[in-house]
Amino acid sequence: MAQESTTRRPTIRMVAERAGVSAATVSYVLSGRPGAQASGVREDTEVRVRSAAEELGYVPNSSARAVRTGRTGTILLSLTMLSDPWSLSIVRAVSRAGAGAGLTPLIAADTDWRPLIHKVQTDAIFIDAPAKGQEDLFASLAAAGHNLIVLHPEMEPAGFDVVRSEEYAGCKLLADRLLDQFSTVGLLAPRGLDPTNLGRRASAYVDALEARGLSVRPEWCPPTGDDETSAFQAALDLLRSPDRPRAVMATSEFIAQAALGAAAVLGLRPGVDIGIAGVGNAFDDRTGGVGLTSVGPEGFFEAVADLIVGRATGTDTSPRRAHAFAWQVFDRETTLGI
Amino acid sequence: MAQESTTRRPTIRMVAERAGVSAATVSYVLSGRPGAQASGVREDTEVRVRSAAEELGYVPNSSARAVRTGRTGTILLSLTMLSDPWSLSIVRAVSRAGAGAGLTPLIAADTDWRPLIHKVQTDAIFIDAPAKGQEDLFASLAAAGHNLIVLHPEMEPAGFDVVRSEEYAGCKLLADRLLDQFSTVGLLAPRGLDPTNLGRRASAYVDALEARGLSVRPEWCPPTGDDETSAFQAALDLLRSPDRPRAVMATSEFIAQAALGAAAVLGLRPGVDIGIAGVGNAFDDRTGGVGLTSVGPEGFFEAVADLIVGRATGTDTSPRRAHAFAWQVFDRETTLGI
DNA sequence: CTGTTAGCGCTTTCAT
DNA sequence: ATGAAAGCGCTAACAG
Repeated sequence: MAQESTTRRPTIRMVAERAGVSAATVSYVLSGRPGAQASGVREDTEVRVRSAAEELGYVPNSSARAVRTGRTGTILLSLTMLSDPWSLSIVRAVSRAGAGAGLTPLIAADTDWRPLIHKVQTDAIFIDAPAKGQEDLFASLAAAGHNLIVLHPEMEPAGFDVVRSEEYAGCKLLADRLLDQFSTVGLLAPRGLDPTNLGRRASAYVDALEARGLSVRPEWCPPTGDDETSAFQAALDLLRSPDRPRAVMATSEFIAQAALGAAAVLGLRPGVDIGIAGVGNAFDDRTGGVGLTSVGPEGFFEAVADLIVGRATGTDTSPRRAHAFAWQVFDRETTLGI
Repeated sequence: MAQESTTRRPTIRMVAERAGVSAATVSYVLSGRPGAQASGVREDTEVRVRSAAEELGYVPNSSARAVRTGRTGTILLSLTMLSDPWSLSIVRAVSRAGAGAGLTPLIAADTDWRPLIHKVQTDAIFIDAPAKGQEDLFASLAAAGHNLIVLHPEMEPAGFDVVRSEEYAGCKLLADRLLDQFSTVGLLAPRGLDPTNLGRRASAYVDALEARGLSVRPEWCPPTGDDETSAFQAALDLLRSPDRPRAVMATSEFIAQAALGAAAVLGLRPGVDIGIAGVGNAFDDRTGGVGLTSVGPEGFFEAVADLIVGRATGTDTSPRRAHAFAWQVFDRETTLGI
């Protein structure tokens, strides 16, 4: 903590002095641990210590404590796209799961996590979008004692956990469902059909079409980009066209929201005038607004949160491994009519 | 960092041993600081040290460093309602402002910040929704050397900074603007017109109406609650009514988004069939979807970010004080037609 | 240019 | 029931 030159942060020793006890006793009292081999601290000493601490405005130095104990009671969640409902669902699930164990999630939003782990010490680190080729780095961090949980469809666990969700299979499922219900289906994906960069989710869409002998219409698959503005624009352009598809499949809930917004502006009622479906199923415990038809792994957030918390506490000592989650379609209003 | 029993995290001494130098030298190399009074470290030593660190997968213990230096390079942002665009704007602004000084924001989402400051050490703490009656706590934390910046309309600075924004005056401005443009204006506020809990923003609406001799119609001011679902429902109910107002004023951007969603479902075009305005003006640098008419302090996020960063680095040594921001109305598509 | 030394604030045996 | 002392991993004077 950066300090005023005039103000000094009170230490445990100052509290001890004021209470007329030793630093050790203060530590026992304030951390609620039984002192040494005996059962506890005498009532009146405890009271003296507590009021001395209060009077001085003493806040224990968490860094010093962490140096000794090796634990911090925090979990680092490195999340790109904090505005995505998916991210908020992760945060909420980890908060809930960690509360019992006294663990609090700290969020790093859309930042490179490498400099961060040089700055903050946490009991576990979750990374939602590891870059390609960072396997070795992860492995060495894991070997150095870090509790790493990464979300990645292909990376192999090597001392760290890998959370996998079957996005390709899931998205294929969704595309098929949409094609069953709607005569024509468009795609809203960050890079559209860009062949040099066709994501798993977009591939599933393409494959579903081709399996039915339908041809892919590029004008129905505009790239949305990665930010809200461009996603909204792309959706608007697509839905505004007189020749628009009957439904669109958005490759993230974030893009689905942009599509909902675009439909709103155009006066198209989701589920009535236009079918809209997203990928991720982050709404199941949030249900923001109209129910968005989506595909995703059931119980995903809770399971991932439990994993992270188990690793952070040290309760879960099973070997680090890959955790796969199967996806299913959740039909909601945006494809059913309201 | 919780560790495997088998794996031990490498220390600076292990690196030193492997490189055949002292711990101090390793410290100099890795923190990029010039050693003692001389200009630097010899080239070859530096190389040896770096590769030794690499091979061991050494990551410096940030807690130990923080104990020594008293600084962490992080800023704690305690934010309620992370889904609100306002919060995301704060995060983005602080990220940007802190990047140059090597400061990274860490976000605590919708959590009590008190246990947190016992767990993490940061160079500054921003609190967006301090509870009533915490003034004394803040003052004592400040006295104990914490860099506190709180957002509050009335709290008086006492060793900590208070960021104020003139919400009442601003909301009055917005309500007046809407009443100039639309014959009837409804209100979407968390607790509606609840007299026991009438917020500043809702009061401004009421006062604006009364100043014009207009009567407040309770059925146009349903409580939205604090979560997206209920906000959406409330908006839907209001806008669905045949007797709905021509425009609605939402007391946050988050509620405004719910209103936009409700309008979407009903096929009402914002700015054409229904006027919608929000409070906060967080969209100015995000422009998600349709341009939302809003009221808010101009340059707010940048100014607050600069304040936080200045306090965190210690650059800004001016006395802690209240920082007021005047609001203005930003007319955009949702009240103008698209 | 590098090593030695002395702590930072805290927890935790081990005595008493 | 409490205190003395050692040491976590690191940095910062100072010595050489």
